[in-house]
Amino acid sequence: MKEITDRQKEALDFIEEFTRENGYAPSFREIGTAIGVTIGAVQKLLRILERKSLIRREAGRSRVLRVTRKESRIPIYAAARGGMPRIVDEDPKEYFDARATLGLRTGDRGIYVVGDSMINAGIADGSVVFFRRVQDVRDNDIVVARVEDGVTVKRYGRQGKKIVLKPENPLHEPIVVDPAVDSFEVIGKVVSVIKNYGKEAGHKEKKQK
Amino acid sequence: MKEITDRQKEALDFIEEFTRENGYAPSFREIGTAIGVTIGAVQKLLRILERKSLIRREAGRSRVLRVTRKESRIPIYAAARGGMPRIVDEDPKEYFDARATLGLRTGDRGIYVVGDSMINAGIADGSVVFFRRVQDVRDNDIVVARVEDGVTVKRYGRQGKKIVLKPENPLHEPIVVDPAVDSFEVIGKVVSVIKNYGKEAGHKEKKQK
DNA sequence: TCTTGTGGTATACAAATGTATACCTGCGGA
DNA sequence: TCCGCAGGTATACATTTGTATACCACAAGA
Repeated sequence: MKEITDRQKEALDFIEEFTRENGYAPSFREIGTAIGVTIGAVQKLLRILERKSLIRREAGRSRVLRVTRKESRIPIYAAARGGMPRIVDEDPKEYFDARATLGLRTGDRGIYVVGDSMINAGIADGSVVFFRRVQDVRDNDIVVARVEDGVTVKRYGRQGKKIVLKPENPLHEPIVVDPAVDSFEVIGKVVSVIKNYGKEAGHKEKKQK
Repeated sequence: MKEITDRQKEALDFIEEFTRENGYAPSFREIGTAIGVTIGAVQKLLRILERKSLIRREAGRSRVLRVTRKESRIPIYAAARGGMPRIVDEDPKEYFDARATLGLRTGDRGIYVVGDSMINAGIADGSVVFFRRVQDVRDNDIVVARVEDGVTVKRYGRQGKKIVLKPENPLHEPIVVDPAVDSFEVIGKVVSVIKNYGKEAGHKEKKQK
């Protein structure tokens, strides 16, 4: 009884897909046309889906169907220092929300990183770093900066009148910039980083060609 | 002329907020009530916003307004090996889409990491790692595993009949598990990682209380 | 001064959309 | 056999919602 019939799944899938593609929900008649039934049948299907709380609606309003399939959300579990119960049974601490989890705001930008110069700060080749324009840059902030015609990600520091862009990799040398002489600009301060292990693997395997 | 008036911004903000909170767009009259004007004024505002291509609509359909404010999307720029023009003027390579950029799929889960044992793999204290249940775990995959009652993130390896969970930090020792004796389970393979520098800072500054 | 664009009210209207009702079919269990 | 339930058609209806039109006020340019 907990299961879902083929028809119900058909309708649910259509609603989900339509919403994803259009940014808004389908009307009852659109659902009917899509799965090949009349509006009356759609009404009943939706009523059933709502009872099973697979969708949410609001009486009277149009195009307000929302699929509440929890499986499509990505849960994030809390970590514990010592022992920890099996994750599978645990309640998630939160659900993944990109902007919140990454601490992003409107106006932030991202850039793909090339090279391993910041590897010890968790920024690897192929990572995406997100940065934000800020008023004041402080020593030890990680910044995205332009030096002459190149853009680089480094740790920021001052040394007298000069600026030092320190890598986080013993194999690399710091870049020293004299603002009076060199063309230099801090584009933004790094807010967060993403690393995708799947993609990284793809990168490296290119070589074997 | 490129700018946006206060009223227009008011309407735009409301639409964006309403949509974010409800999952569907407001009707014209709802917008009017919210910003305190009649439907006629709303029509004009929306027409202007559409002309400025700040919103998208579809004639006749209800609740299909979508804010296309480019500023609310987060652009990601491509990296170049050598010189690179000023990012600000550059065309973005893509816009941030969490699932795509992180390589996530439905069913994936995330967990907050405690400790620095995987620091050299870019997984720091406070990071969120996303993982996926997989059929076959290979040597050198980074996995989320349960050992007895604790959950840990480590690099997976086999040594004869035993399993070695290797940290990526010279200060930590590998964990050796004998599946015949110990309670052990690979929960998933790590797909991607997020690190939020803002939050990390927050963590550490707690101490100064 | 005249024109244009923004922003506003009021009102009528048509189309889109959700809702309700009556009636039919087939299936599985009590 | 009877009943409940999923699933279906057909149709009428009320409400929501977008659209159109007329008219007003004000400020900035040409």
